[in-house]
Order: sequence, then C-alpha cells, then structure tokens
Amino acid sequence: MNETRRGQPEVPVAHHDARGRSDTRARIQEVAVALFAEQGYEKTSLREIAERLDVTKAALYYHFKSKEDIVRSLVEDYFGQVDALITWARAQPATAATRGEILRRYVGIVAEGDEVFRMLHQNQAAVTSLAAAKNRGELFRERMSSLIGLLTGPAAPLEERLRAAMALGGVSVGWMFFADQVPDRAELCAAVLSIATDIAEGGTLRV
Amino acid sequence: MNETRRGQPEVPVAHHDARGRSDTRARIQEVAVALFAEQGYEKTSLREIAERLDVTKAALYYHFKSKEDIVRSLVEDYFGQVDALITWARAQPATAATRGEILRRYVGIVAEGDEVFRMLHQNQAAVTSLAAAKNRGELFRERMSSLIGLLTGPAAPLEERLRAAMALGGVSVGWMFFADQVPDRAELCAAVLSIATDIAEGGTLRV
DNA sequence: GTCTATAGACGGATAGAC
DNA sequence: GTCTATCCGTCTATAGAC
Repeated sequence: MNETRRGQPEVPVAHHDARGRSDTRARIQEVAVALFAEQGYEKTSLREIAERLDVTKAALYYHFKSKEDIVRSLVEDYFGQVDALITWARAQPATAATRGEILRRYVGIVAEGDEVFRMLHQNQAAVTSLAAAKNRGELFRERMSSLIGLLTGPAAPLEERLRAAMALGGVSVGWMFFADQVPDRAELCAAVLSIATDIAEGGTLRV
Repeated sequence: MNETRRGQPEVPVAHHDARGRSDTRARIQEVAVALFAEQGYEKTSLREIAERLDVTKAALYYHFKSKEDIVRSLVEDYFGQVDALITWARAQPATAATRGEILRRYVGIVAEGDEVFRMLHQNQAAVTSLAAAKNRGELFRERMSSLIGLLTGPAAPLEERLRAAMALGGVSVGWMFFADQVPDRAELCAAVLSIATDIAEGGTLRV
C-alpha cells in the first residue's frame, strides 16, 4: 500500500537537493492529484499525502493554507486555460475554421492537463461544491455552455447544440479512456480531434 | 434537481400514510441520490439525510446497514441494467443492426436512470473506491470496455474503438447537460441516439 | 521548513427504551 | 420503526519547539 517510489514513471525521486532545498510544494501537488484521482478528494487525507512524501501533515500547512487550497491551486490552472480559450474564441469570427480551432485547442488542453483533468472528472461533485464558495456558478456547466455557444452560435437548434456537447463530452471520455492504453499520445490526440470535429460539424465536414 | 417532491428545495411533507406504514426506505433513497449528486457522497452526512426526512440517523440504520449500503442499493440497479445489456448483446450477431440496438438500449438506460446516473458520474472516484471491495475491477472502465468491444469487434483499430468510446461518452454528457433544459425528453432521447449512432458508425451510416 | 503534540469538530455506527 | 444517548475513530488545522 505504501509504494512511495514506483508506478508512474514520472514521479520524481529526490526529496531534497544537495543543500536541503526542497521542491516540496510541487511534489505535494503531484501526489495530491494522483491520490485525489485514484481514491477521491474526500477520502484522501492530508496524513496520507504527507506519508507518501515522507513528511508530516504540519509540513503541508507550510506550503498550503488548507486542503482545499491544494485542490484550488490545481483547478485554477486548468480552468484558467479553458477560460482563456473562451475569451480568445469570442474575439474570433464565427467561421468553420474558428470552430475547428476551438476544438483543436480544447483537445490540447485536455491532453496536456491529463492528470488534473482526470482528477477533476473523478471528483466533480466534491470539486464543484468546494469552488462554489468563491468561484460562483457551476464550474463545469458554465464553461460547457459557453463552448457550446461558440461552436454553434447563440440560438442554434437543439440538434446542433447537442452535437457540440457530445463532441466535447466525447473528447473527455475518449481521451481519458485511451490515454494510458495507447503508446503514441500525439496519434491519439489527432484521432480524437478528427472525430470530434466530425461530430460537431455533423457530417458536413469529413476529414 | 428535485423532481420527486416538486417545488422548492424544501422538505417533503408526508412521513406516513394513513395506517402508519411508511415508505421511508424509498424516500431515503430519493433524498440520498439528490444530495449525493448535489454535494458529493462524502460531503453528505447521514445526519443531513435524516434531517431532510425529519427522522434521526438511527432510523436510517433500520433501513440500511450502512451509508455505503444506501449507495449500493442505488448503484446495483443501474449497473445491473448495463450488465444485462452486455449479456444480451453478446448473444446477438455482430451486425450493424445489433450495434444500433445496443446504442438504442444504452440511451434508454441513461435516460431512465437519469438521477442515479448523474449521481454516479458526479462521484466516480468515491463510488468506485466503495465498490472496489466487493465488485472487483473498475466499475466504469470494465463496462465501457465491454461495450466498446461489442460496438466494434474485439480487435478493431484505434480509430474505430475511439468512435465507439466517444459515442458512449457523448451520450452521457449530452444527456446530462440537456436533460433538464429541454421540455420533451423523448425528442432529446431520439436526437442523442441519432447522433450517437452517427458517431459510432463513422459516417458510413446516416440517419 | 519541518517536527511533535494536541485541540476541536464531526462522522459513522451501536445499544436499548418505547 | 423510530428515538435518545453515546462511543470511538478520523480528520483538519494550529501552537510552538528545533
């Protein structure tokens, strides 16, 4: 149960460098994402995170002011990228090329955010009710709504909006399901994008 | 959010029928699903469920042997239907008609299961780690894998399996996002199915 | 920056009366 | 079937030494 080093290939090895300086903060985030995604946010205690890092709970509080603060540092980064995408897209002409580019960037965000993205979707309820306090509105739904609007226009018919929603949803599920099963992420990325574009454009555009 | 007791987010009224018989068990399930979906499984305490029902925690333990048992009673029903679908599908010829029917039934299960389905997806991490004890393997991933296999054949190329996965994912997201926004559920159901079939068949079949 | 120790709160669960 | 009362565990978070 306590395999501090092993498993995911990218977990760093050293706790300290030669002078005793530590990158503990970043390592806390790494371990936290992994545990939150695996067991859930609430079920993961600070004690458990601390144990994996071979530090004590109190040390965590030096780097983060609360458990919620750890998750916030993770989530902000991801949603920040989505918000940036939305802002960018609103300044573009509503062309098919723009819609294609929105999907392309969205797939990029998902692919890059990977672990945080998975953690987020595994803990939607917990994360949403955390953020609800400061970040008003529904974290996921609001962004989803914006993206659908940008992919279809403000008052598109149901079928069209549905295609956009299913394209977005397909990206999430498709990526998360296959990300750790295929060797070539770039290939997966391209395939997901191609199908998502296909879905959104409703067969008028074939790649 | 709460359509069982329509109206505001308020407390149900009747505790007993005329003869003192109570449907407490069913009402516990209703309240639990709603709260779990809204705030998350772990964040919802038995005290809170009991309060909404105007009973005490101890009363809950008469009907369910544990908190986990409440969620299990909910989840079993849903996954039972999915498993039945998989069993049925395995006994069918691997034709396009069968694949279409798999999707049709899957959409039906999602549409009917609605609230439980939403609760499940809002608490994937929590629910998975609960069931892990008795129901070995990944609750979601394993079923997903089976369905993808049935929709594509055992050793289909990545793109084809990806289409299947994204069709399934699209159904979940599409339904959950629009279910409480459109007046006509049957219409939504048909539209989702149509698009999902479109996705899975990869443009060879147009509805 | 990290530790030990502990406060303070809350949760799940049980016993036994009615 | 439901209640009151209570036990025990675990958790977040803080105080203060080093």
